Amino acid sequence: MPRDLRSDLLAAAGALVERTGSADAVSLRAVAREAGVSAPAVYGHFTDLGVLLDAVVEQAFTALVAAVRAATEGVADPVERLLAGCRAYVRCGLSAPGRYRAMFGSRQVPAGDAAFDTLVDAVDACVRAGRSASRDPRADALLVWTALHGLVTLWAGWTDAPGPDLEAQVAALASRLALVTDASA
Amino acid sequence: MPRDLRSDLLAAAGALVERTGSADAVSLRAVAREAGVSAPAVYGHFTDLGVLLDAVVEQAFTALVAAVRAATEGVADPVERLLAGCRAYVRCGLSAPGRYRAMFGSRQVPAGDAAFDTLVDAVDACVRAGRSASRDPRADALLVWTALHGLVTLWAGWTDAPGPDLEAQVAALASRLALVTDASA
DNA sequence: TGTACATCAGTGAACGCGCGTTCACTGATGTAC
DNA sequence: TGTACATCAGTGAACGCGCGTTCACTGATGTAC
Repeated sequence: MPRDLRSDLLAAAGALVERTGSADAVSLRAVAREAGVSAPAVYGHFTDLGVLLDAVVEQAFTALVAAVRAATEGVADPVERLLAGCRAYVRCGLSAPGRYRAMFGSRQVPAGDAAFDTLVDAVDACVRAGRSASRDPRADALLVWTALHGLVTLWAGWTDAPGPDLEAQVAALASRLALVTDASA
Repeated sequence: MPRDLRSDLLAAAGALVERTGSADAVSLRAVAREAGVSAPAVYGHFTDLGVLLDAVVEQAFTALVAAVRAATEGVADPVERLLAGCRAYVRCGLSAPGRYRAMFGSRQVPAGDAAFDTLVDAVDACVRAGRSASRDPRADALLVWTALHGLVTLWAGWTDAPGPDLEAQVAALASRLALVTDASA
């Protein structure tokens, strides 16, 4: 089976981005070295270091969206569904903090709008089920996303872990900002 | 009046950090160039590029704390005081997005605990005044800070402005997460 | 089946560049007599 | 007041390094006859 150098380069670049914590600090030569290949070989698959890094970021977004989708599908209760999605988002972000930081650092965000719409829908579903007092699901979804983003970035670069109450924090942020009713948080 | 090269270097490094958006992407030679001085001259005032950048970050934290303090002192109403502090935090962060990003990127945070305690006190004051339903001011202050951090970082690297409703977003985040009672947000 | 050849992914050497850091230096400032 | 000298902040040249990118190349793979 022939090696798929393109995939290897993507994987190598992803590992370096994660290790470095920033897409801009990754060099083309380092990626080639990580993949066990000479530097010029990269040009056969990517016109540019920038294109390679864009591909890494795009791949990371795809993985994030997939993680959230996997966590929410099959959950009937709208509030539970919203919380499950939020939990998956945070867990995915913190599982690879460097990658997450690279996703939202300086480079443009691909297809962010479509992903955000699913969050708006999740909040809207709670409203329709009488479980949220939100009068503007889009605005409140934005607040939820903002807070989750803060949660991930704040602990993405820290040595001390966020503590065992991470799930509780996610639940509190999401339910309060989405104006979930009857929430104990 | 003799030039204070140390201050000039700090200012130059600060400008470059802001322009670059990351402390790690700033080179010693670039700082020296910006300050109109030869590269080795830096060593007369800082043992290291790292020490210089640490000083820049520390200076930025001092400025942030001062901005919040200036915005809150003299505000009697505890809820107004809390919101004023949050607004000042966000405004200060967004006024220099690159600097803010550098403050919380990879480098350690100096004196963060003391600054955080004032936020805890602000929430606690609302509780004592019967204006917050918080049963754990420290935990809820952490949620507020998390959300504000998310707000700043999310829009710190964006071209499209957060819109005219930024103040409303700050108010909604802070009042909901701090469980402020009688809040319209 | 065997041979000549085209294709093409990856190599190794080389380029010019900016980097951090060192070193001996210069030239202005301040002090001692 | 005038001169000799010490101090010391900043300079310019130089080093070795990793970088992105180019170029002619090599050697394996697949095709044509």
